[in-house]
Amino acid sequence: MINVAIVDDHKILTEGLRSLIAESTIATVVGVAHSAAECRLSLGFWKPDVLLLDVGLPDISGLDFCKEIKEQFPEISVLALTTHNEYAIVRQMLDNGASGYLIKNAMADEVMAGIEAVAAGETFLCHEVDLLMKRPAEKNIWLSPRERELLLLISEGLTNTEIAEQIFLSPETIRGYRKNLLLKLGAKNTAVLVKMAIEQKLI
Amino acid sequence: MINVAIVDDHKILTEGLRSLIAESTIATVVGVAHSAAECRLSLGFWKPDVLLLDVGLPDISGLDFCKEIKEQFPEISVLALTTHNEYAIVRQMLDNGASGYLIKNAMADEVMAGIEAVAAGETFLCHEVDLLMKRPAEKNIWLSPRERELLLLISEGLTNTEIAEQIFLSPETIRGYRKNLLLKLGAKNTAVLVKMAIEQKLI
DNA sequence: CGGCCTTACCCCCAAAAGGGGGTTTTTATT
DNA sequence: AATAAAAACCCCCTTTTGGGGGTAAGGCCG
Repeated sequence: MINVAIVDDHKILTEGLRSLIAESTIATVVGVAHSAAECRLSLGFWKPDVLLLDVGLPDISGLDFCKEIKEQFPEISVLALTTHNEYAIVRQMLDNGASGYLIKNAMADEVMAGIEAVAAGETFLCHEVDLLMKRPAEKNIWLSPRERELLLLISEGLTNTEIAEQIFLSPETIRGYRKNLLLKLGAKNTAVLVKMAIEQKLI
Repeated sequence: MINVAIVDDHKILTEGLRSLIAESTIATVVGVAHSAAECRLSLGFWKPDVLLLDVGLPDISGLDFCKEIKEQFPEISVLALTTHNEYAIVRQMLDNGASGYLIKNAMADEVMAGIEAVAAGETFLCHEVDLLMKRPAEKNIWLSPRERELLLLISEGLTNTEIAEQIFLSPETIRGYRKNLLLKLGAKNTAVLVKMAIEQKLI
């Protein structure tokens, strides 16, 4: 029997999952939390094999929480269960130690297949996410940490000069990064750049 | 017995709702659809009293779909059930004829209370949304249709001149709108304007 | 019928962004 | 040790934006 814990703030969804897993013969729910804080308190006690983790938690980012869990409990397999099917989110989640990724509109049988696979130490991506990760590279934009930092500052409305002062670089360097970001994302100007950054969850 | 239909692409969530309602004594589920298209085919046949409607449908916006339903079946009470708790979305949903608004992290008992209230012809807002709607006016920004149109074009990266050509106005007029949008949203520049527009779901 | 909001228009000028072309150094990864 | 990528820097010039001022017609509502 696979021990499963769930962290998601959508109470209706956790109830749905709970009964779905309860009806199966391969897994059992050992705990449910509705926030990262609540989960931290009980995780050591629950000792799950698999943790179903939502990215959009109310208190901290699921990305950071996944990292935290894998550091403290490397033996737990994290299976992300979210509404996002953006490349940047999936990639960061896997980089942070997640073993699998399901999107919430997946079928019930994909959830069970995912639980079984990650419990056995395999990596599991649901169909839609699998397709996403295999897309041609030019559609799956990936930025360096510095580029993401700059993108964030730009989206906060700082000018090149202000950014330069804040991170102790030359304004000309910032211009260079900005031009490169426009090029990489194929954006016409800052308005589109910010829109794409948010849509693709790059910031 | 209240007849309830559900439209939501998150299959796990619809299953959770189905069992939640099935366990109650006041309502029964007469149908479930996972897209607007699927719902259109069956709605006349199901004849529900209450329709639980997700805003984030895969095919069309739940906002438009709500309007469509209320035009064709004004006797059905629409209860929005979504992840968004942005003023602009709630307001448009209610303007389009919805009788109530629940966010997905609401408790199970709020869902049942909502179904009961809207079936009785009342308006129902879950606790969090109720607080949101009662906030001071300056926090709940509302734009005229023209302003929203301009905001959309700006976020698509069009310059003042390009917008002027597209909607047959003087570039100076566009400048005026742009300045006013910056003022209304309290944005420093276009980057922040676009970010706020997306975050507050104004476009 | 007098506000008030929306829509639409205009000028001046400074600041910022964008298009084009480059160079160098450090840091991974093979 | 070779190479690739990231990070940092520079100049010229044009277009676009933003800050500051305005004006005025038409609709809505109490």
